This record gives sequence, structure tokens and C-alpha cells, in this order.
Amino acid sequence: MTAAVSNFKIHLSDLFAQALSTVSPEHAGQLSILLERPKQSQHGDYACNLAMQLAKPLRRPPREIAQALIAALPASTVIEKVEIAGAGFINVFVTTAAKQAVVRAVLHAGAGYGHIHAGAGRKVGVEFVSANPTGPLHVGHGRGAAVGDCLCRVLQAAGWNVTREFYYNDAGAQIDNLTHSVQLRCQGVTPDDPAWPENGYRGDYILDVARAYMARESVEADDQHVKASGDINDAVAIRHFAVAYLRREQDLDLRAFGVNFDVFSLESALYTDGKVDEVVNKLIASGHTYEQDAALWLRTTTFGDDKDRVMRKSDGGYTYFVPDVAYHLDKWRRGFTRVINEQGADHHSTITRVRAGLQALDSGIPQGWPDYVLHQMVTVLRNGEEVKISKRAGSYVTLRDLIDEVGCDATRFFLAARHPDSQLVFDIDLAKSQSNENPVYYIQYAHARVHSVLSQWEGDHATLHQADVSLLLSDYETTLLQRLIDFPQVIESAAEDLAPHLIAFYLKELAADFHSYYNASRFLVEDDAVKRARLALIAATAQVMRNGLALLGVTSPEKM
RNA sequence: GUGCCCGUAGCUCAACCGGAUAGAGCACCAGCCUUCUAAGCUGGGGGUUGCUGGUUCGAUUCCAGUCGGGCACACCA
Repeated sequence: MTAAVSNFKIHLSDLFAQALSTVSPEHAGQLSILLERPKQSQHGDYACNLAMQLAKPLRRPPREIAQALIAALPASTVIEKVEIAGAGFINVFVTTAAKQAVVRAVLHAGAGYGHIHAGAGRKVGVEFVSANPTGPLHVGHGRGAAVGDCLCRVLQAAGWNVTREFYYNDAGAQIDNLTHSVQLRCQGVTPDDPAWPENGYRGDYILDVARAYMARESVEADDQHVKASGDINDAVAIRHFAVAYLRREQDLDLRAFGVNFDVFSLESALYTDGKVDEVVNKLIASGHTYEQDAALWLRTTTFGDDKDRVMRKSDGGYTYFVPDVAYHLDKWRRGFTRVINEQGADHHSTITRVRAGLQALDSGIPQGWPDYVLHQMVTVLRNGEEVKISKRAGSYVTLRDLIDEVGCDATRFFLAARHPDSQLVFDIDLAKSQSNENPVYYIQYAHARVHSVLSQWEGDHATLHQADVSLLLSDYETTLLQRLIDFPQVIESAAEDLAPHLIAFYLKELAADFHSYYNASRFLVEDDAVKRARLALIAATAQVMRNGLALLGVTSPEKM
């Protein structure tokens, strides 16, 4: 019986670290030992380039160093053989038995397979969506919701203690504008009327808010509860109602999208709690501010900004970035030594300012804090044509539209399955198509196929973990085994790089491996031992699919 | 004009912080269902990784420049 090794990369890099300390003690701990998966199977299961890294400092040929490293490599039940290839790669071949053991590991760990302890239970605050309550969520918010939520799920799987946070402004100029728009609607003024303000909100949803207000409805959002008074002249009441109403709409959309938040933070609270004043006073005391043109400025250029920023306007009000700094100081004080802000790239200019403000406070906050994940803009394609975003014409695509039209699974997958840094074209027709063009179905179909086979087997599923996995020897089976082994490392990479799309790509490859296996082999065969071994393998495959799809917030149907 | 992101097959996208012959899907061509779901599989064609230099054993990846696309550049949020 081979001792179970759950993470081959970690295990092997430990072995190489020991070899390194023998061959070249002065470099031990200095060089990072990287094991990578070679693209070609002839190059083994894992390749190490340590010898080539050492060639220059040691002034010896890499192949000679490789020879020495191999000689110093401690024995392991995992290693079948080791070869030197190319310029000095050390290729490691893993024993079949060690690979086969993954089946038992998956079946034993179940939904927990793939989870790692990198985060060690540390707190991380992830802020995302953070849309102001001035209208329905659109595709861009949808991308933020999908990427942010998947990131949270990945971080949780990587051992972090995640708090999902939503921050919004309920009191600024935009909200005044919203209040005014609703009030006008209550009075019967329409956007077509010449009296309608230039920057008023024109969408039909404003009318919905106005009607609900006049009807004295009650609304319950995740973070607040308001009953309308119906008084047209009470602007404060209208504002409270409109904010609560639109927040509730957002909550409904987000819930339909499978996204829930732990904490809602209001900008207005930062003022009422005195946190804004406190930050201003601290910044003045820090000596990084100055007065000019009747305004108070913060010397953000000291901290890398390209120009200084106004904190207090000449009319006495604060610019938005002051509460932003106060908000982040508050996060820091709540114990979030790690914070990740997921935002649209159109807000990237705030990064430098917020960090600069925090540095100026001199409160022990590290320089690069907080982290940011910026997603690029989304364009929507319908009937092959780009749908222009125009709030005026009301022709912009809401998150709700997408969920209703293409479904939650496909929408989440499309929005999360791409690198956040690249612009995204959301093709509605493609996402809707129930065909082989749609990658979501490709993965879900693989899962449904496994379930179909297993349900036709009369045996006891709970006994599959006892199957004799040493019978899994075909190329298809070996490929699938290795893919299952990779899963924890995919979670590790996705968590480290803050790149949830890696999960989606992994799942496509896993599904492809399974589909090939399925077409080339039969599972419900005569030989009982072989049958059990194969069923155990595909049961483990389905388990990993479920685990991976869960990280994307996508369902794993048993029938399609 | 300044800053940030992106340029990879006809299209949509990958490429494990510098690795070996740059990979998938769609589309196109040719095959595979009396047997566990054909929303699947097998094979084929398709590339000077925008361009030019540089760094080194080795570059899609790092650096400089250049061209193209997107975003942001308020005493608005």
C-alpha cells in the first residue's frame, strides 16, 4: 500500500529542497523550487528546472548538477523514475500506484477534496459589486458579482476565512438626484417633459419606485426596512424609501444570481459615526495636508499619486475619497489584515488615492494594502450586434435580463470564466444556445453522464472506495487520474493569483478527459472488479466536477 | 497629452509568475450511435504570439520603443 500523498507538487518540492541542501547548501532556501507539469507525457509527470537555475552561480554544466541533485534525492514511494532531459530538466515520473490512490482520496474527502490550508483560517474581506442604489444592476455589476463571488468561494476552499462586503453610497449627489427624480414622478412629471432635469434618472424603474411610495408600500432589503409615508413633499422620506426599494431590487437580483453578502456598509454611516471627521483630523495632524484656494488638499504625490487631491472643497463638503479612506481604515480596524476590492476597471484611479490616504494616516497599514482585482468592461452581443448601453433609451442589459434569458448557470460561467483583465464580449445567443457551442453544458453533461451510469449500476455506491484501483491502467484512466490529482493545485493557483477563471478552464479539461474515456471504454462490464474500479474512478471524477462547479456557483445536474 | 489594462489560429479564449514541438472550443473537411445520455468522441487543415530592438542556456511571458483597441484622467461618486 502506498502512503497517501495528497499534493505531489509539495511532496516533490520538499524532496528537491533536501537534495538542494546537499548539493549546494549555500543556495538552500534561496532558490524557489518550482515543479511544473510538462506539456508532453514523455517528459514525465513533473519537471524541475533547479539544475538550470544553479548552472550559472555554480559555474557547472546544468546536466552535471542535475546528476548530483538526483543522486541526493531522498527515496520516495511516489517516484517511479527520474530522468535528465533537454538542457538540464529533471523529469519525474510518478508511480501508477500513487496516482491510483487519488480515487480513494477523492471519495473519502468528498466535497472537501481539493480544499487546502494556504489561508490557515486567516481573515480576508472581499468587497465587490458595491453598486449605488440608483438603479438596477447591469452586466458590468454582473461580472463583478460573478468574479467576486467565485473568488470568495475559491479563497474559502483555500482555507481563508472570507467576509463578503457590499459598500454603497446612500447620501451623496447621485442620491439627491435619484430622490428628485422619484419626487417628480410622484408629481406626474415624465422624462419627456421639458421640466425634467438634464441629469435626472429616466428609467421606467423610477416610476415603479414612485408608485410604490405613493401606495405606501413597505420594502425589506437585506440591510434595511422602510415603509413609505406617501408624502410627496417629504424629500427625506422619499430618499429613504427609494434607496431601500432599489437596494431590495439589487438583493433580489443578487440572490437569483446565487450571491449573498455578510456585511453592508453605508457611506452615510461614516459621517454619522464621526469616522470621516476622525480621518480628516488625523490627516491634518500627519502634516500631509495644506490649504490652497480655500480648499484642503492632501499631498498624495508623496505616496505616488500624479497630483495632489482635494479633501475638503471650498464649499466645505468633503470629496468622495475622504470617506473612502475612512471606510478602509475601518476595515483595517475590524481586523482585515487582508482586503480584496473587486471593481470595474473604470474605477482604477481610486486605487492610488485610497492607498495614498491610508499611508498618510501612518497607522501601520502596509503599503500595498488593500489588494485590488479589476475587471475590464463587458460588451453585450445580441443577434450579432452590440447592445449599446444607454440609460436614456433604457436599452441597457440588466443582470436580471441575463438571468431570465440565459439562466443563472450560463451567466455566471460566462462572466467568471475569463481572465478579469481582458475585455469580455457576452454573446447572449451563444450563452442561451443549448448546444455543443456552450461550454457550460459540456461540463454539466459530463457530470450527468456519470450519474446516469452510476444509477444503472445495482451495486452499493458506498462500497466504491474499496474498489481495486490498481486495475486502472489504460492511458485514458491515467490521464483522468492525473487530472484529479491536479485539482488542489488549481485551487491553490486560483487563490494565489486571484483568478477564478482557472477553475473554469480546469473543468473544461476534466470534462474533456472524461468524455474521451467515456467514448473509448465501457464501465458496466462483466468483470466485477474491473467494473468497480472504473465506477470508482468516474464517481471520483463527478465529485471533482461538483466541487469545481460549486466554486463557480454553477449547479451539477444529474440529468440533462 | 498622462496613467492603467489588453493585442496569441478566421472567431471566442488558454498557456501553471522565463521552459522542451504555443494549446482548447466554435467554424471548415472526413469518420463514429441495434451496447452505459451523439449537448459526446476520433482524425485533418489552420500561427513569424501586432511590430522592432534588448536581457540569457531559453521570451507569448521580463525591459525599452512603436502601432492598434479599451478605460480613467473634477473642488462628481
